Parts: sequence; C-alpha cells; structure tokens
Amino acid sequence: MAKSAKFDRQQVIDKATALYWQKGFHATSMRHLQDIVDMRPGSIYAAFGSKEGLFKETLQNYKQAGMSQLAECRANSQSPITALKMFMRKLVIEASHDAPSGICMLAKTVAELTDEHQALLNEARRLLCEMEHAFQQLIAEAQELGEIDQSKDPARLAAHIQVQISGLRIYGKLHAGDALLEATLEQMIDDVFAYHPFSLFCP
Amino acid sequence: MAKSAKFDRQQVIDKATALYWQKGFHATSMRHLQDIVDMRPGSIYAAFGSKEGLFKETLQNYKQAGMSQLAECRANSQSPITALKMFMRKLVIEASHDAPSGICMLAKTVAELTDEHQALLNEARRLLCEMEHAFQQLIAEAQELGEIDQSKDPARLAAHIQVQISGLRIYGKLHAGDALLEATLEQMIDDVFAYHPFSLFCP
DNA sequence: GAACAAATTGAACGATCGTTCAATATATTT
DNA sequence: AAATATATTGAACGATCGTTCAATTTGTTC
Repeated sequence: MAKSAKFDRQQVIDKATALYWQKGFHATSMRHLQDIVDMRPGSIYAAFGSKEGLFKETLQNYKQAGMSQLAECRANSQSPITALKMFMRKLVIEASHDAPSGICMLAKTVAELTDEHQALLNEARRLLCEMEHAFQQLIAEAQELGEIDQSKDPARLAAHIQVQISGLRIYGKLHAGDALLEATLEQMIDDVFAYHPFSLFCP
Repeated sequence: MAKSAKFDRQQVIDKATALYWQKGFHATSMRHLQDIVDMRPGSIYAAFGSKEGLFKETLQNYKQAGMSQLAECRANSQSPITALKMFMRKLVIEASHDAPSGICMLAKTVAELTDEHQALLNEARRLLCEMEHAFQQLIAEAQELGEIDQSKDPARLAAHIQVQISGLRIYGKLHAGDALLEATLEQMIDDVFAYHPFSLFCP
C-alpha cells in the first residue's frame, strides 16, 4: 500500500458535471475544469484518463442523479402518474432557473456530438434510453393500478414523455425571461396527462 | 469602381450553414470553414468580419430556408393544417437521414450557447420565435377555415407545435438506426393533429 | 496602358488547446 | 527510520485556435 488519493472523487465529478452541463463538451476546456475541481492536470489524467473519460463519467453521474430524483418523486407520490408529473415539473420549471443549463445534459450531448465522438454520443444515447425505460416502468405500474388504459403500449407512452420533456426544456430556454413562461409550461405539463395518450377519458 | 468579389456569397453561406449545422458553433474551426468554402482567411474576414459574424449569417440563412419550406408546404396543400403536418414530416423524418444534423440548427444553437455568446444566443432565439410566429399565422388561418376551434389561442397551439418539433427531432437522433423509428415518428406526428389541442372532436 | 481601388493571398501572430512527464511530496509498510 | 509505492505538482510539449496584415493580384476607369 501507498498513499491514497486525497480528493473526493464524487465531489470532483459533481463539479465537472455542472461545468460540462453548462458549457457543453467542446466549449469546456481542461484548463477551466482544472480550476473548478482544483486539481492539477496530472492528477486529473491519472484519475480519469482524458477529457472524454471525465465527460463519460459525468454523463453517468448526471443520469444517476436523474434516476434518484425520479425515485424520490415516486416515493413522495401516491400514484406513478403524479410522480411522473412531479418529475417533469422539477426538470422543466425548476431547472429553468437553477440548473447549469435549462436543457437536459444528455439531450444536449446528443444534440451536440457527431460521429467524431461516437463513443460519447452512444453513451449519452444509452443513458437517455435508460431514463426512457424508467418512465416505461412507471407507466406500466400506472396501468396495473388502473390509472392508464391497459391496452396502451407503455413504450409508446414513455416515448411520448421523452419527447415532451426535451421539447419543453428547449422551449423553456427559448423563451427564458418571458413573464408568462412558467404558467405556460405548467399548463402544458398538465395537458400532457389530461389528454391523449394518457387520459382515460379522451380516446 | 474596382474589382468585385469573385465568390458567390450565397453559395459560401450555404456551405458554411451546413458545416455549422453539423458540428455546432464551438466545434467548427475557421480552418475547416476555409477548406469547405475554398476561401483564404483574409477574404472570409473581409466579407463576414469574424467567426461569430459568419455564424450569425448562417443562422439567418437557415431560418430563411425554413420559411421557404413552410411556404412551399402551404402552396402544395389544400389546408393550413395539412401544410403544417407536411412541414413537420419533412423536418422530423426526412431531415433525420439527409440533414447535416438531425436537430434544428436554431434549437441546437439555443441548447449549445450560454451568456458567453449572448448576441448569437439571442439571435437564434429571435429567429426561432419568428418560426413560431409563422406557425401561429398558419393556425389562425386554419381557425378561419373552421379546421380548428375559434376559441383556442393560436399562440398556445403554435407553442405546442414548437415543443413537438424540438422534442421529436431530439428523439429521432436519440433512436437513430432503430428499425421502427420512422413508423413511430409518423404516428406521433399524426397524433399531434388528431388529438388535443388540435382536434375538433377531442375537448 | 497607366493609375487606381478593391479583392485575394498566405505567412505569421499570440493565445489557448489537450496532454505528458520528470521531479517532488506523502502516506504506508518493514 | 529506512524503504516503498502511489499521488501530486507544474513546467513544457506540439498542435490548433481565431485573427491580422503586408504583399500581390485583378478588374475598372481615365
């Protein structure tokens, strides 16, 4: 045995996640990263391998945080649909003020990267698909509880949620600052669950 | 008088648009741009001022092309709703194979940029809002024709379209390569107009 | 065809990029 | 306390970044 690393790996990844999330992969420099996490280049490269390696870990960290939030919403809700709605509100409305970027980090990465960084692009895709799958499970649970028609395809509904979240978050950054933005977003989120394909009463 | 520029400005802007659209603002280098448009740095800077200046022109060019496409859809359709649906299909489905990026260049720019490039970010916002306004006009026309309930707010419906387009295009790049992707996208576009808030029959 | 004006060229600028590595510091083990 | 092993440091690397500008080319005017 010899000395062990003195930095807190999770804290470093959290700080790196915030910076990457805010600026995107290409606009984030290793210099800036070094300042934010207060480590010298050698230490960072020893711990994470490369700019891409660190980015990949932040993507996974971001997804894990999202999963935790979703689980927390479920724990604090009586029904899976209420949980999903609460989760959407957190992402779309709260995140539009506080978060490093109004946009989902995974969606932003999918939008930013090209074949030139296939590995990272695929990782972001994979993680976002896992989020979609978590939505699907929540929807299946809602079907068992009779909150959603059993005949509907949970994968379809999960895809619908995915589309709404991405679209609403882009829309939120597009109209950031507008007086009526929050009310509009609230309304649109409510509508997602009040009408097709989620409503029991509307075909 | 003296000699006039020998390059075709529109051709140059078109090529620059494609590159910026594909790679994003930060990942596009002036070197690469020089190769693509076959001009030396001095000429580019004389004509466009800076990397940001050229990017701004490509944003405007991209929006103009989008407006033309929308007008073409309207000209080839009997109803404004059909035109809107045709436009969405072009953007979401065709663009997912051919286009430099599956994502709308304006939405991608809104997602990518931060306060650090306020001017460009605001320009992308402004242009995307103009697209939204064009949707709104088409929707108002549909209301006059009785295709949509007069009581509904055209701005609301236009916002809904904006959200769907952004969301679907992200979703398309997320699931690029999936066998059933196209069918899913087709279905989702049809559903946008078959149910709330567009349908006459569903509340 | 000489004089002029604008367009084009390409070498070069300083700054910053991601990354490396020999030197040094510091825990743990013997 | 000496030996060992790993972590940390920070200067430095070559490459590339966006941009500039003196020199040159080229078309127009007189």
